[in-house]
Order: sequence, then C-alpha cells, then structure tokens
Amino acid sequence: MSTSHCKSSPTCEYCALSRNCTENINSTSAMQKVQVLTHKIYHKGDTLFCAGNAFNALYIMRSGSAKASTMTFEADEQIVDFYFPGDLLGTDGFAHKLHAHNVTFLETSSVCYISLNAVNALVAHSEVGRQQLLSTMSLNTLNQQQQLMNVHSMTSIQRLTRFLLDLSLKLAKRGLSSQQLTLSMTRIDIANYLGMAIETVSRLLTSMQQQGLIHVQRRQITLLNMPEMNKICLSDPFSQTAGEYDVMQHAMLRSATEYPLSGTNM
Amino acid sequence: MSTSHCKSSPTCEYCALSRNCTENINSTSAMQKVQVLTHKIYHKGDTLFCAGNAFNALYIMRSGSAKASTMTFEADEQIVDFYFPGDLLGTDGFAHKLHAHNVTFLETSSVCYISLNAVNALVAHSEVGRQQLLSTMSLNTLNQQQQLMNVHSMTSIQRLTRFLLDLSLKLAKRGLSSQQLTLSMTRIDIANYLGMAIETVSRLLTSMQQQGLIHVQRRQITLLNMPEMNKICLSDPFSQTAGEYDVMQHAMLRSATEYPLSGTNM
DNA sequence: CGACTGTTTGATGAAATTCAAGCACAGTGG
DNA sequence: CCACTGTGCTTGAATTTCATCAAACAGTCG
Repeated sequence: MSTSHCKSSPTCEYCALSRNCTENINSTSAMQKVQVLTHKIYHKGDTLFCAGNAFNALYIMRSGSAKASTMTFEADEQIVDFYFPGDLLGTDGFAHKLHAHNVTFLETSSVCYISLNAVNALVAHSEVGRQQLLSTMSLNTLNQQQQLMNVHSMTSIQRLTRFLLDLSLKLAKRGLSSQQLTLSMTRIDIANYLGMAIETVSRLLTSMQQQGLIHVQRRQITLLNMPEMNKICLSDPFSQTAGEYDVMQHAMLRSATEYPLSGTNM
Repeated sequence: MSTSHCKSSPTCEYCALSRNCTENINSTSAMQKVQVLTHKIYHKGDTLFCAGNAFNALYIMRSGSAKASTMTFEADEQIVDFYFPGDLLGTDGFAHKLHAHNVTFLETSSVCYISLNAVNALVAHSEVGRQQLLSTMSLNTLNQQQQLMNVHSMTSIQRLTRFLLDLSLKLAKRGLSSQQLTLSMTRIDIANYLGMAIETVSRLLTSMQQQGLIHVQRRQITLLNMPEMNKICLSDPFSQTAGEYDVMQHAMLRSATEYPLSGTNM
C-alpha cells in the first residue's frame, strides 16, 4: 500500500477527510507524504496499543475516534486525550521506548502506521518533518497544561462547556458541523477526562438544556447558543463582570492553540 | 556513554552539580557535549523569557531554580512546572515558534543557551541527541498528564504530600539531601501549582507537622516519615485498605517516570 | 520604624462528590 | 411477542472537601 491509496476516492488524499482539508490537520502532512503508509481498520473497543507495549511506530488517525488513558496504581483509568482524524498518536512512547498509554477506539476507525525508522529518517533529513514532529509534541504538552489550568480555575459547568466547544471546533476543522455533535465517548469517559463524577456531567447537561444552551438526545448534542457558552467559559466565578472579555479573541487563541502551524503552511 | 564527564573535577563540568552525577539529568548530556555552551547568571525574579517572545534557543538549568507559568484570560498566573539543575527549558516554543510560557527564576541561577541552529544540527545528525530531545519532550507531556491525574484523583493532602516527595526525589537525584528540603518557591507558588488555596497549603503543612510527618520552619521542610507519606499518597480515599499497595513498586515507577533513560544509559 | 510580603489560623459557605434509586434503551432468548 | 438482563444515563438527598472571607502575625527591607 502506498500514499496513493486514497487518491481515487472523493476523500482527501492524505487524511481521509471528506472536505475542508486545505490545511494540515495536526501537522502530520509531511510525515504522510514522506512515508509509505499502511493502514488498518479497528472496531469499537479494540486497542491500538497498551501501556508497556513496545514502541515501534507512530500512528495517524484516518477516521473514527479513540481515547488514550493511563492506569493509576489503584487500577482505575484516567483518560488523558481523545483523538480524531488527522491526529498523531504514539509519541508517548519516546519517553521510555515503551508506550505509556492505552489507546482504545471509540468506534470503527482506521489508522496509518509510520515505522520508527521512517520517523527517524524524516526527522533527520527533512527540516519540515522535524518541525512538525517537534511542534506537535510541544503542542501536546501545552494542551495538557491548558487542561490542567482548566481544572484549577474553572468550575464544572465551565469545563464541560469548554469541552463541548473544543469538540465542536475540532469537528468543524474536519469539515463536520460545528453545531451538531455526535459524541463517540460515553458520559463516563467525559466525566473521567474532565475529572468529575458522571452524575455531575449528567446534571450539567440537563441544566444546560433547560437554559436553552444545548439540546441533548442521548449521544447527539446540538449547540444552540455558542456565544453564550463562550461567555460561560470566560466568566470568572468570583468577578461580577462575567462575559466582559473579548470572546472573539478568546476563540482565536483557542484555535491557534490547536492548529499552530496553519499560518506557516498556507 | 556520556557518563564520564564528572570524573575529573569536584563540581560537574557540564551540569554544575557537586556530586552524584553518574547518570544523565533529564537527558541533556548529548546536547551539552555537542554544543559550545554559553551561560549566563540570573537573579530572583528575573525572567528567562516571556510568553510571546521569539523562540531562539533551548536552555539548560545549571544551578538554582525557576518556574514556568502561563496567563489565563483573566490575567491570573498558572504555574505549570518547576525547573532544577539539569532540566531542559524552552521546548514550549516549538509549538508556535514563539514561547508560550513565562519562565521566572526563584533564586540566583545560571543557565546555558543552545541556539536553535545547534538544536537542529544535533537532532539531524545525532541519533542520541534526537532520542534525548524526543524523550524529554515526551516525558514532559507524561508528567503533565500525571499532574492532571493527581488533581482528578487525589485529595489536597495527597497532592501536597506527593509534591514534597517528588521534590525530595528530584533533589536527591541531584546529590542533595532527600530529607531536608529548602523550598525556593513561595506557598503561593505551591498553591497555584497544585490548584488549591494558599490557606489550604498552610493548614495542611501545619497538620502534617502535628502528625509528625514533617517539620516545617519557613521554607525549610524536613521529611520525618517518608514511608508514611508514601502511604498517604497511595491510599484511596474511598477504600479502607489504605497503604496496602506496594510502596516500593510505586517509588520505582515514580522514579522511572522522571528518569526514563537511566536504564538505557547504564 | 513602618510598610511590605509572606504566612498562619478561624468561621462560614458553596461546589461537587457519594450514596441510593430508578429510568431508557438494546440485545437475547423463551 | 414479551419478559429478562446489562449498560448507560438521570435524578434526589446527604455529606464532604475545600475555597472564601476576615483577621492577625512574622520576618524583611528601604
């Protein structure tokens, strides 16, 4: 199989997106170009790799979605990230030459492999490839820090709202509706990821629906009032001047955080 | 491989550690070898770089300590990391080609510069250098995730205890006493980093002192009962079998998390 | 000395968890 | 077709942790 395996279809040559693929999704384009890609299909509940597995390759999500988690010593799960088409996976393995995460698919998904040899060659010989890998890994850390900051400084309702808006943004970047979200993860996963009880997630979703901010039908969520949702995220619980800050600027910064290289690639 | 650089002098030629330099501190040795290093001294409160500054170099802490922080939209600080001798700084800049953090020194400190050109050359031409940079950056992300996990699953007392034990481990790895800690950061910094109120930090330290776990004298902390402190971190707030888990295994895992390459370098 | 930052301690309150119970939906098998 | 079972989700009531507010104290430095 080669890089041309998507060419003949209406889907994007490199990242299997149906449209709106004029910019790099998570900076993986150079890798995809340089490498001979092989891909494989997984189903809901399958694991791509587990903590402790040998670190042999990096992966790129082509379609579907997945979660990465670690296990605490008490053997309970902590979800650290969700992955969507175009995302690069597996860089957790560089630290110990073993994978540190479990990656589990949330639905039927397809994934490309890039062998470590290929990654090495790319990083050694391609300036762009090097930049993209380092940029993506740096960004991973920044995103985790952002997440940490959210837990420290935002209330539950703000975190959940932020989560929905982030998801909306990600899906929009991949050519899907920014208002109609189909959650591929359970409430348990969301609660785990955001560090709250499932009951809290459930209560907050109900409350948001009652306020007319969203419409909830099982895993289908419709965002009815995104400007107001943005305000909720920005409002300092302690200050009276809720929503006074520049929402557009905030949205732009968020966007820049997820797609840092768009400026350099266009 | 690179462990012989401590041989000839009482102070380490490369990382300014007085002793116990038989293993790589945070995997920066290859970088230090390849480069012609220049270093500079900073004082308490000085900044190495700020968010938005041009990304021109990476840095290695030689002595002293520093904190990295980001600013929220409400303009309050969130500390994301503390740095000690041997630590690599500045990889936050890869994401946007601008620094994302503010790095501020907590005491008089010295720092080495590695220009981006030098970093590029190293990564392109040295297999070991490449591994070390990628490993360090991967580890940064894993550590942030660990931190996130701690916030989600541990109580305040557990997080603070964990913080002290981690600090102890770091200092011990750098040849200092693992029992006698001199905090270079304020209570405010600690509270900010751990996501709690200063008052909580203060109360918990007092409480731990009353239980005979530690002795507190301003910034001087003495760890009096580290095994018990480990138990506190491990005990699930909900289970009755506190401290039943394998403390040694836990300590080893923690250690492995901070020093991933020690196994590959010895 | 007084102004300052950094820290401690107490009283109160709010946010979110835990415990407990029940509902909705999908798949299975009689 | 309908009970039966399991998973995922919702809702209510009581509890707990921790933050906030308020005040006072301890060292430091100009």
